[in-house]
Amino acid sequence: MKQDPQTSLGFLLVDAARLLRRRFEQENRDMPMTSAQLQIIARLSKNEGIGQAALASLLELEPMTVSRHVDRMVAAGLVERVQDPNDRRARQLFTTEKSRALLAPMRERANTLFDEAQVGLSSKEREALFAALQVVVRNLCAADASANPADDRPGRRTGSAPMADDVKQDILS
Amino acid sequence: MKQDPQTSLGFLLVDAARLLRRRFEQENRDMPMTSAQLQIIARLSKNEGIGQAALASLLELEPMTVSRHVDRMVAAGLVERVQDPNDRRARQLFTTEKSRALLAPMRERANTLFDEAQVGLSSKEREALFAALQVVVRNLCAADASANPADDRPGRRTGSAPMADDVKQDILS
DNA sequence: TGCCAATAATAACCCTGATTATTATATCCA
DNA sequence: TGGATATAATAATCAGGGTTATTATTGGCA
Repeated sequence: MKQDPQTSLGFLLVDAARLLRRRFEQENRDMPMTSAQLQIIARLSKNEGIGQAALASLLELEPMTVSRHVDRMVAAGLVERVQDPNDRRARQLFTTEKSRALLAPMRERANTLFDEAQVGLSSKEREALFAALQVVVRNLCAADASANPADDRPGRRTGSAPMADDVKQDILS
Repeated sequence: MKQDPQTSLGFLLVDAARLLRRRFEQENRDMPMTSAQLQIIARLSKNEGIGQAALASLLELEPMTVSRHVDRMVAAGLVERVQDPNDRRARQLFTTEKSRALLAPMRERANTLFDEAQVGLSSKEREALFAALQVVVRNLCAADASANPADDRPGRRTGSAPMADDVKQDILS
């Protein structure tokens, strides 16, 4: 039905992402977790106790967006919000038993879908697609930080806190 | 800041699309047209007089989504809605002088941004990215229609009308 | 010490997109 | 000819994402 396929990379990319997300949500209506929530839990599970602002910067989301997500996810029993003992402004986030249990099966389904989306592409082509998208994301993140990527002073970045090196270590991998 | 880059194609794709869109909207706040509206006008300009349902199926969007868009765009003077003389349920859509005038400059800016997003990729890599995304979109569209792509009876498809061949001709290219 | 700038979270509001349900027509066919 | 069926558009409602502005705190520094 797409008689006149997109000739522009940008719109093609946006369309692909939307279609993928739509399919995911359609196929997982029985699951008590959306794709966005899955992504958040996946990140959080590797960074238990992190604050919302830091989580936002990991996900390249606005802090407000994360705040709303956490609201809903707390209500759904997927996340726990605990007062940070060292900072009365901040809350620490933790996954719950429920969300941890959902992580593996949801990832499974997601990967199956991602695979279906790539039917017809060779492994070489898939790797190329993956690598190219990583470049795109890196370009857009860099540009987001400042005009000159080298000039990446912390305060300039949207909602991101200057992060201590040991914290960075926790986050890596 | 993305210390732990996405290892999953799907989330990488969704992230790339979101970042791209965000940058676009940020850089075009002075323009009286959003990226979604640009895409709609681009399609409509090649299919003047089309109905909302048909436009929705061209864009792979739900009819309701298009309906709301048209509401806002009519209010913004970007689209005209005319009663279809042959079908009292339907309205025909037309671009306006205003939206036609915006099409070229907006496309220009969009292409510039898309180009920036691809910095670091060779032309060969860009072509591969483009081709791979087209495959992904095709896979997801086919799967959306029905389990078996061959079994694509019209009534099964979300909101899409069975379309006369001459109309298809108009839409192509 | 005491004030001012940076930060964490969030409220209010807008756009995009989807799902479900309605209403008004149009069609098809018995 | 009529009635079942399909289609066009849209109202209501929900999730995802963003921007701007507020409120508490924290922290640095004069």
